[in-house]
Amino acid sequence: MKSTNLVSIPEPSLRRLPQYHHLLVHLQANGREVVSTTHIAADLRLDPTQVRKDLAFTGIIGRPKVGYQIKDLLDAIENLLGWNNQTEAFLVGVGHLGTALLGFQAIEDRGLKIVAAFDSDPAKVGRQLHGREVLPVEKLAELALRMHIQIGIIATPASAAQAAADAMIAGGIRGIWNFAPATLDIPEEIAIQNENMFANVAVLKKKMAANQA
Amino acid sequence: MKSTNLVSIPEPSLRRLPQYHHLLVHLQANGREVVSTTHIAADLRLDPTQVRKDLAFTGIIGRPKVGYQIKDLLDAIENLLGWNNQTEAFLVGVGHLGTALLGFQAIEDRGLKIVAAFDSDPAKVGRQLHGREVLPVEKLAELALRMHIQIGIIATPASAAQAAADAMIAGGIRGIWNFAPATLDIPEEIAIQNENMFANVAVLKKKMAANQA
DNA sequence: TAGATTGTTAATCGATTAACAATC
DNA sequence: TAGATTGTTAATCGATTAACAATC
Repeated sequence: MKSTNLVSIPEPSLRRLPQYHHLLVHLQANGREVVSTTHIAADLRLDPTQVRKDLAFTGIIGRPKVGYQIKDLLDAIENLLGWNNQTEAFLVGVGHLGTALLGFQAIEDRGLKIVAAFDSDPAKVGRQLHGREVLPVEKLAELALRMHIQIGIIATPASAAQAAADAMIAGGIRGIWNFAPATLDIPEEIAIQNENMFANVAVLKKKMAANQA
Repeated sequence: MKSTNLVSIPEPSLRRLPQYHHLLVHLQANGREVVSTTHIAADLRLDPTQVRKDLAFTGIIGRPKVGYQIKDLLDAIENLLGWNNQTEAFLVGVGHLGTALLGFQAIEDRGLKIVAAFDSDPAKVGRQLHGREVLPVEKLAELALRMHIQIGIIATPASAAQAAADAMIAGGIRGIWNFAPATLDIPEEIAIQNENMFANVAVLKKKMAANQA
């Protein structure tokens, strides 16, 4: 397989790529230079064939009996996932969660740069958080338009999420990363990624119950 | 379909149930008493047949030409997801994210009660956060055993995640909800739910690129 | 009644897993 | 060389979507 891009990768494979990245970084730190899909599969409890198919999307070719060059895989995965390709984002809601997101280097490492933060609470506006000033949410749309911001992050309570989304859409944003436990009503040309953290409690409980049986 | 339980529901369906719940709460607040799968599907951009299959897991029977009783569906979904069935949890790592998790009522509403918080930083130990005292992480295992805690929540940096998991496992915990961007090495009888928030930036970018095309 | 909607069976689709020849 | 591992094609599996009779 030659050149692949984000769009052409099946979502299940896309979701596994960061896992491979974790493991490869770990192996590299331990001085390893090559790795086999057998090894990766065993560590991550996946099927070796599946790992081979996923890695094929990177375009990196392995050598029979040897395996894959870890460095090459890391570079290719980072490229494929767009981690080298910074996109600018606005964040709304600087409660504990929003503040945490502002502080995570991991987000920037993954190609997302939060350039401004907004809140509707006058008490929070004007504060400095991790080097960014908190602005009033009324200014979001205009500023987003002017700065050509692509992504909006919603870290408000559920009750304020729709209003935040509306402001982002008015500001020409093309994708929303939503952490509020709410289903947003947005036009279909806007991409949405819901982080259903709370909903996932049930998934964990299901797994625990399944192990029990 | 009669009685169903968490274990027998396919994971994709399980992940959609909270979405239905959101929508149904919203409709109920607007005075609606019944709803059709056609309506639900249109609002959530799903296939009506899929919605019908998902709702069948709740055991609630709809009436042709009329639809489903919203109240019945809400009760059944909450029951099925175990939201009425509190499980106790310990949390490790009281940075911004951990503190946010401690403060979210939404978590408790979904059947998970965080009964204690831990940190390795002596400066944080002893503080009171949302009504719970922060304890030294060294005490976690013993206390978990004594209190028969089932779930551990990891909200540490990636570098501290494995140690937190090890302490939890020593404490007899049966499921781990992991927010750290790390792949944990744990025995297979322990259930794990990774919240790959950071990794999902790529998923959002993929959706945006797909819309562009 | 007529027509919308349910519940269910069958068809399709896509992802995972198995099989295996090629290769270093 | 012998055997582990790759890359790929075929088989399986499960979820989604389509079709449709039953029903209120």
